[in-house]
Amino acid sequence: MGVTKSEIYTEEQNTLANQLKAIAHPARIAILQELIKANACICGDLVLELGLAQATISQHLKELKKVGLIQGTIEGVSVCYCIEPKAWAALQNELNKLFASYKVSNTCC
Amino acid sequence: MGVTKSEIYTEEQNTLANQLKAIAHPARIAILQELIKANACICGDLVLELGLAQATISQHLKELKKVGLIQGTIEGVSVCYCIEPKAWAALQNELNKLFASYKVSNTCC
DNA sequence: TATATCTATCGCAATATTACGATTAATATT
DNA sequence: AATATTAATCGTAATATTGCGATAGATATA
Repeated sequence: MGVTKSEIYTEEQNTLANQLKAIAHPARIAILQELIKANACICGDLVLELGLAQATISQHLKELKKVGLIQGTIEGVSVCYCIEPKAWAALQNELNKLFASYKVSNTCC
Repeated sequence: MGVTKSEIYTEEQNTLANQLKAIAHPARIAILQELIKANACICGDLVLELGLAQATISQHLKELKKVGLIQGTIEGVSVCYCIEPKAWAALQNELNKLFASYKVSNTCC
């Protein structure tokens, strides 16, 4: 026990949950905001911006990359990260669907 | 170590992360979808709908209630749950801000 | 080639999450 | 009053997450 029973959910539910899990951490939200703000992509600058160790930042970047929300390009010695537009738009769309499906009503508790 | 360093982030980042963490599980996504679909609020029906034990569903409901995204009303022996409209709208708004802040550009990697 | 710079990965410790059976509490029904 | 129904909570086991120091790998610079 203690493992999420992915089998009982739909593909969509699992994917959305995984992407949300990737965003659901203040450090990773901060990273995404920083990537968006800088437009051009930063990398080790994130270590300076946030107050976390280099190993920790690297790990958070890996999480975001794992679900496809960001991409990294090697530029000489350093690595440049930025938002992956397609995955970003897809997640936005999926969330829109979820939120749009709810209509406020008074037949509730 | 092993604890999220909430002190180094903004209130907004922490709150958003907490709300997203609440949604970032397929069971809780399924619960929200079910609550939305049924409009009127269900409760123990969720145990039947999803394939999880009663204790587990109850725990997931608690998580969602903790961040204010749902509310429960006692109706005799059972409890009726539904979306909490204000918190739901607030989260939608916060996410919209995040997604809207990103503009696709070609000055990226 | 030697050295510096930058990032990824490993290994570990602390803590959090997920799931469930068993129990408790609270309201209905008989 | 006794019993059934429903949901919350407790306790526990398995697993996942978070954070960091240390190390390794890869590219640049002297």
